Amino acid sequence: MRATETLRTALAAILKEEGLAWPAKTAIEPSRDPKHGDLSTNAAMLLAKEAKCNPRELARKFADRLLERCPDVEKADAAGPGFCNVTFSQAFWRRTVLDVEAAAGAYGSSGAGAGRKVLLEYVSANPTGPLHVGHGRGAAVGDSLARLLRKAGYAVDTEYYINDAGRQMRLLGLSVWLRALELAGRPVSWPEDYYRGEYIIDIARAMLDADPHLPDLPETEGQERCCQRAMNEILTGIKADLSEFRVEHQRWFSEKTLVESGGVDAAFNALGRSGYTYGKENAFWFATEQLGDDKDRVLKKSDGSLTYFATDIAYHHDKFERGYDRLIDIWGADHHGYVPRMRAAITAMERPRDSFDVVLIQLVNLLRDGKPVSMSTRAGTFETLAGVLREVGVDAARFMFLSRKSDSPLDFDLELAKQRSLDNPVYYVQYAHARIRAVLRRAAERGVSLPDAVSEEMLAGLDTSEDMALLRKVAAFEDTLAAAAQALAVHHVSHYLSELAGLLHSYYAKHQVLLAGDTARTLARLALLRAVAQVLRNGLEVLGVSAPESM
RNA sequence: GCGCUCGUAGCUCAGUUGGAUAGAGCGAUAGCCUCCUAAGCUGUAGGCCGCAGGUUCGAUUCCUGCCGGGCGCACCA
Repeated sequence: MRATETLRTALAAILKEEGLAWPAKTAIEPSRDPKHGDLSTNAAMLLAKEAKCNPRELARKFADRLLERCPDVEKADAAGPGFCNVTFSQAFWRRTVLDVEAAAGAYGSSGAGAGRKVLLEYVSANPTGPLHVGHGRGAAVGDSLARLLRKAGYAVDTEYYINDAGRQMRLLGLSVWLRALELAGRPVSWPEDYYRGEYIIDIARAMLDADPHLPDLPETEGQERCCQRAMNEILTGIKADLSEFRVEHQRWFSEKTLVESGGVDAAFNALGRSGYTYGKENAFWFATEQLGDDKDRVLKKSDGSLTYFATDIAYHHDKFERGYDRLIDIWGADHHGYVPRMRAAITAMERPRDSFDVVLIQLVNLLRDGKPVSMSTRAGTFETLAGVLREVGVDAARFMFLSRKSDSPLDFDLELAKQRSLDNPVYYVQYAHARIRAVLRRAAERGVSLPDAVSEEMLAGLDTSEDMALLRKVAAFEDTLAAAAQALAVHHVSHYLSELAGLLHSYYAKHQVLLAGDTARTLARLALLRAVAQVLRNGLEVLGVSAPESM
């Protein structure tokens, strides 16, 4: 935010003149209470000891200096235990509109990420069945996080890891194969573990229709063929669901391909080089315990096959080899026990601790009219993502998923999400945008024309406390995005948008724009609203939610 | 049993990485359209921030210990 920068620069100069060092814990942040001005800093409290004077006095001194030095600072004083509160002039805040116009779609972007190369991996559901709502939440969070990090100046690539090599795939093949045998009227004995969804039967039936001799194949070949077909079909469905949900993965990364190209050996070598692997009881182990895990883990089992952990390590090793500085994984919260293990692997690969982050996604409780909807995969009665999207729409679903901290459980009420009412926050925000666009359209109809580029003089009519509240909120957008990116927490953006929409609706109720009875004021307010609409649109874009022209 | 995580208004949740008198929505309740979109706005009520210690100028936030909920503890993925 311009205000933060202005204050930071000025304060730094003052500290230098006073011969004081800039304390690392210095905070410059918007005041919670408007009475405390626009921004406040705790610098005086941190420096009181060093400067040998009481914090109140020091804050007073800083305040006086700021007033002398910055023409944009209208008021500055000491308050409370030693805060220095600063209020900027109205003219300063009005210029925010010009900033928005100049940056347009890029408003809110920052260089916080400094171009760091990030690989964001998300969803990565096994291709053994359609995506359900839980995957949907991970998809929404992952996709929006990618958008957010890009805004914050990171170079982000996105990836979906396909577990197409392990036991789950064999089980999928077996499940379809057995269904096919059953459909062909052959005797079938069902194992304890297999996939029971309707879609398995559909695939088996389609295969049987295409080739009635399928059941005559030798077991191994039949199962292999079933597996291939089922995986392709399911993966196609997953891609279609994600695309419908406006979720994009730039690369689909195959576990099988990784294993076949020797990625596992490369990773094992890397771990071995740092001395963390050993053989015991016919198996190949990774000494994760000394790296913070509960116990050591097996990489290659005594029967010679690889564990899931082994190929996953190889995958992460490969990501680093491809030149990414930072890996972010989005996992279901039920995998949180897996984090220390993976962290151990990162350490053993001699990568810095902050080069790997996991964002955990908690359970989604799907409700209908307050009553839980069963989501058991085994029983085959789960609610698919596609079904939910059909029912509530992409915008409502995305906003719902993104409105809460991702690692706390989410109640998703289908009826509520479907409602076009104030209970449904997505419409509250979208309505704010649509309202502004309606006013701008109406203005054009009336022949009130706002130039594409407005001047500072034109904004002079913005002088009420509601004008200032909106301007300050708009100005805080960049900081909000940067903080959200830093915390890997997209929900901050949703909250910001709800707040901005709230201010807009209040403003709209209190101040007339076209009927202001004063052309200069009308134009100034139109310019302000247009800037607000731009920010709403930019924010909604981060969430992957549309910004409608009318509702 | 061990580990992770959460505990904030009647309900669902925020809380800007330790700041000043703890916020929002819903619900309850009292109001607001001759006026640019009422899918909106305004007011009121509602709190031992799970409990007890500690760290310091200052704790809902950090540390420790309890209490209570969720999850995880495989040569599964």
